[in-house]
Amino acid sequence: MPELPEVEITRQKLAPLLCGRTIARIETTADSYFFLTPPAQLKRALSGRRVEALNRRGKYLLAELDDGARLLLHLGMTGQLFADGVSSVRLLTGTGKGSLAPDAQAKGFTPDAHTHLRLHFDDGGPAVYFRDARKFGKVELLAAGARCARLERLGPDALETRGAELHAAAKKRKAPIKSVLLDQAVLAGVGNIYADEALFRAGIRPRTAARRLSQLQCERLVEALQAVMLRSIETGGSSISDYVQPDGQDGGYQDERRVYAREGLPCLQCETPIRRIVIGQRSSCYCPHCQR
DNA sequence: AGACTAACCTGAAAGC
DNA sequence: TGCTTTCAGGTTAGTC
Repeated sequence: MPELPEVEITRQKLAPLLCGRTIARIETTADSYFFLTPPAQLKRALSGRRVEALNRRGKYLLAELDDGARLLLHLGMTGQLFADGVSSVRLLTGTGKGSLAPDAQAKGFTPDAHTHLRLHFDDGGPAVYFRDARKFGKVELLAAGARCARLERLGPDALETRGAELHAAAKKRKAPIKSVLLDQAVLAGVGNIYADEALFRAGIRPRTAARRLSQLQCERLVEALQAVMLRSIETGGSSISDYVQPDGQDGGYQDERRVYAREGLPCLQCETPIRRIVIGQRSSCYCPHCQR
């Protein structure tokens, strides 16, 4: 599932395909809860608009338009942004049970019934598509100067925050640290996988009450989180995307991931079987020996 | 305010 | 083989 690193990679790859181009027309699927702005309104507002920039906040992408409006995009769990004839990072869920979807490379990146938004440009060049099988993604048009509660709710971007900031928020929470990490109002951009990986690297059990963490632990946790995310961006987001090379070789994911979806497999540090528990309706994988 | 839960959605995988 | 059930998860809304 796309978390901060995957969204950032998507931004980097998509920006050159969007910026400076003028939208001629769009196509959408039928109105649904995927569209925070109804398709009819999107059609009116987007045609003729030039995209000036593509920015990211947490897991949100924001296409800045030449009239000051902004197109807010969220990939949800299975969202994919891609362009005609341009290979991009594929984002798909892992199974959460120790393996990634086996035929992950077989599908996607072909416009189909799940392609809810299609942007066509006046230069006749490659169209840009937003596909999302599960429709957990979101599209919203923000008028110039309009406020957006979803964005205003977000805490500091996970890559920009400091341990002290996390500690300040954690002190007030008796919920498990895992849940606090996933709270986008505390840190924007963290999802299940990087939360688990960061907790492992910081040696903290996911169920630990957030308020019991020391400032030093919070600093280590933020350091671990940022290291994991930066490394993921560096390796092409391989730790989430099901990126598989044409010869079937895996991307960097397996080398980077230490606990997520490794239930029952030996810890890479101590060989203790990785344990999986459920916290707040989400699976959490950790090493009972390395994380105390 | 924080904690907790259900709901949204669909494909893959597991179970029978 | 094929049908049924389970599961994954980001976010929000609603309840306590």
